[in-house]
Amino acid sequence: MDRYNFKTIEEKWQNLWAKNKTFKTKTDKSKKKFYCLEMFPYPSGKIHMGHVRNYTIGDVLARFKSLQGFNVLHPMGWDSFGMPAENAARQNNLDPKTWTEKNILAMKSQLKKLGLSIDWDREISTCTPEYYKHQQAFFLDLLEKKLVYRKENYVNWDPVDETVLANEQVIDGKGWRSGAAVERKKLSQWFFNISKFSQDLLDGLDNLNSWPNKVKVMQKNWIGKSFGSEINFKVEGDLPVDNIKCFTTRPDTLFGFSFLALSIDHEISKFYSDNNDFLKFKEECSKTGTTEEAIAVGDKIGFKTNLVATNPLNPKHKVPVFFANFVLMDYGFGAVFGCPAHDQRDFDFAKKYKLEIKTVVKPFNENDDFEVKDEAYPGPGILINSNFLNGLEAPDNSVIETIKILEEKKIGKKQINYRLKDWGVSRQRYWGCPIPVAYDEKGNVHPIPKSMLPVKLPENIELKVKGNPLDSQKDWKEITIDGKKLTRETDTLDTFVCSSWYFLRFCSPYENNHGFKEDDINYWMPVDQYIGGVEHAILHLLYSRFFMKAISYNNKNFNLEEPFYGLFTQGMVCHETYKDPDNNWVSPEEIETIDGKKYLKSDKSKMIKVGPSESMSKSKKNTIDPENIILNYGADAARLFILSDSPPEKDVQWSEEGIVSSFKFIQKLWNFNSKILKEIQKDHKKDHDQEVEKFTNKLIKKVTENLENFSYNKIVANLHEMHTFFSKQIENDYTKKTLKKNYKDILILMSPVIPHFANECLEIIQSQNSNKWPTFDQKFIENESVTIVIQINGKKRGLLNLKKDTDEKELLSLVKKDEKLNKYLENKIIKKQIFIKNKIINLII
RNA sequence: GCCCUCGUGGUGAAAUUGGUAGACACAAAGGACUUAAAAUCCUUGCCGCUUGCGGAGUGCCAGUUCGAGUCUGGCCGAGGGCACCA
Repeated sequence: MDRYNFKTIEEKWQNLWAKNKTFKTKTDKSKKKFYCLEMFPYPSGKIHMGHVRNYTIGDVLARFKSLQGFNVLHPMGWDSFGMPAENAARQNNLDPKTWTEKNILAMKSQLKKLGLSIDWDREISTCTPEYYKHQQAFFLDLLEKKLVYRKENYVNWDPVDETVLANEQVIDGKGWRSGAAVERKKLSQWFFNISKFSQDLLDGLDNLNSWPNKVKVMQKNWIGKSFGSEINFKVEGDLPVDNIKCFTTRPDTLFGFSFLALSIDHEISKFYSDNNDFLKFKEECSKTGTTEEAIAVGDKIGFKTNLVATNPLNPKHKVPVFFANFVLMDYGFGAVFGCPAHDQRDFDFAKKYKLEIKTVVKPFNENDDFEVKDEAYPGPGILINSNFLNGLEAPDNSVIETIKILEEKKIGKKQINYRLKDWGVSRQRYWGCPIPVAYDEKGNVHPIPKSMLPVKLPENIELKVKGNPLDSQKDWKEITIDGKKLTRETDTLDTFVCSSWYFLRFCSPYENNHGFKEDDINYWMPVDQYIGGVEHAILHLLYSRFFMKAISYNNKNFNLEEPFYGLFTQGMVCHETYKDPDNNWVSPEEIETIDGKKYLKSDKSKMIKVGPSESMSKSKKNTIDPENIILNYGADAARLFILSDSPPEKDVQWSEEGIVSSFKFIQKLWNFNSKILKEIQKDHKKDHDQEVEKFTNKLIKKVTENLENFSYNKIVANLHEMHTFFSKQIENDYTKKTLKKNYKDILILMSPVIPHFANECLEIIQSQNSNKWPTFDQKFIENESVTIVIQINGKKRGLLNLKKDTDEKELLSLVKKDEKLNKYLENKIIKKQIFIKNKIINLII
């Protein structure tokens, strides 16, 4: 038996696919399309197991759909702008462009070794001017549509690196790189008006039936729609202010009103700008306000003003006005109406400042004298102590009724609020897409004319300066448009902008004048199946959905509602963690197993502690390098193993034993292939064709269904079953023709998962051309005999193998003839019998 | 605190519309082949007794049903998301 030489065979097929451009896609409107896309990678320089899993899942689908006759678009590109390039460049004295290009080459060759069916002619890279010039054009379009604007906003400012940090880059109130305490700073920033589409983005979720529910729920919560009312409170006091607006979801609890709380950034705060006590209070607020958790568990603190607010439903009722640390400026109107009895946060605040706590809702099962004591009651019930609102059912009914009254009295009106905030896209960094605008001396914005695009990034720049390197590029910054001397915007776009439309670019990657051709978009979009990690559930997926709506906005030529028809989020790749006796993390390569126990290779006296299996990460040293795996076991074995055992949406445990077993299985299949080849040479007279036809047709049905449902782990099991079945049956006699036909179908079933192996075998049996996904024949699926479960009092007591459609009477007589079964029935009266044809009989005695 | 998802052998997991629980694989133990090892193949899997069979059994407690891993209610546990959103 010869060894399966995966090295030569995999290389042979990869070269052939490249030479023949097997996976090149054309826009062919006569064919049904299938757009299969995996989230494109950041070119870090090396692929990791997460990539292997992501791209294997996508490749299985792309190959399957292609064999089914679809015109498949399966492209790949690079999300190549971003900070790591800038950081690496600083460390290695290499410019980000060179570093990135080098990484792309390295990763591309690694991906190719996986044998992916990708149309590499459509490769794109977001850091090239050919890509980002279109992005700049989109920016200008959105500017014209007023979907982009500039505003002052608070940002996380790192005073050492002189740059803005994203929220996730602030760890415990400190910059992740510099370690400096992050400051709140007001800066002029560019914003995409994503909140304009809040309702559309929310409504669109209802139609995304092929998205995981989890992701839809996350987006729904993120958009955070709430229904309530805006109320205008009259205020009196020593300031030139006579009313304050609030948003509330519970106007029905107005009779429980006991204070008004304002954000420290509320416009009224301007009257306190020279009040030392207020400034002190403000500082205290910012201290607790660094981490989210500290905010949540932190004390509620307030600063009392001399203002008094009037209850609009009861003008005699006046309450104090506070500034409070828990009120956010960018939600509602930066002012909250406090009803302590029915909101825990208001309750805490009222306790601390000894404010009135008046109960106005009682639970359904309580009496009218119900009183809130130790904690607020936010639940449903009946309104009490509320004058003309008494007796209303809260909250649904009472809120609507109260709003009606407020609207009649012109005190307030119905209002819907969203938590979704506009998307700040300015980044004070070099390695990103330049924002195509300039400013005059007065700071007025001048868009760069489209004819002057792209605004290219300057090369050979000094990165070791503090802050944004573009700021110090005088030559680049100065520009003359229509004779006017202007200064360029030095901020670049958030890299999430690049990934918000790359799937459109893949449809027309060679189009020079526009980001895409409408013709191509209308054919290819939406992406039929998008595959990637769940960590992008909100940001990337929401931004992309927004981008489609933004470019479709006021556009007559096309209207794309949603970019991704189907979404699949795969689980992570995990591995056991190891520590040496000194509690240092140890990588799997440094370990040797002796008699089932693990020791350090370099010092065999040191035993290794095995920790739980966790998602692969460099910090825990539990990563496995895909390159080594492919080198030692081959791409097919790697693909097979990463799909085995765990369903693709769940985490998978990587193990040495697992990859070895996949590797061995391919060898078994190779041996099996040799056996079949011998059998095909003979032409037998005896005929077991029916059995093999039946098995194959059932296999086709199962594998096809499992592919449609992303049950890829079950396909691997199906292949094992196939091997076991044929190993037992091969000595039987089949006609040459049947065996060959069925074997060919089986090889096609294997080919999405282990394409190199399957194509090699198909070639050997001279059948690599015109391969189509096999279909099954119903007549082989149905059995003429069935196994019937015999239950007595609901307990399984035996099985009978009978002719299909045996009726109840005959079955019962057979049960009685069966010695084992009948012993349960002797001297008993059958009280009741339940019979389901071809399935079960349950006898109650 | 709120929202979502999930609890099945030593492990990863299978189980159409409620109808044979544990397919397939990993690990372990025992066996076969072999001078031996590797490789390969077979058996076992929780409790009880003798092969064979019987019993319990899908996180826990109830319920619906002839029949529940699957449906309903309550509880416990794990993972993920959000977090002063008024």
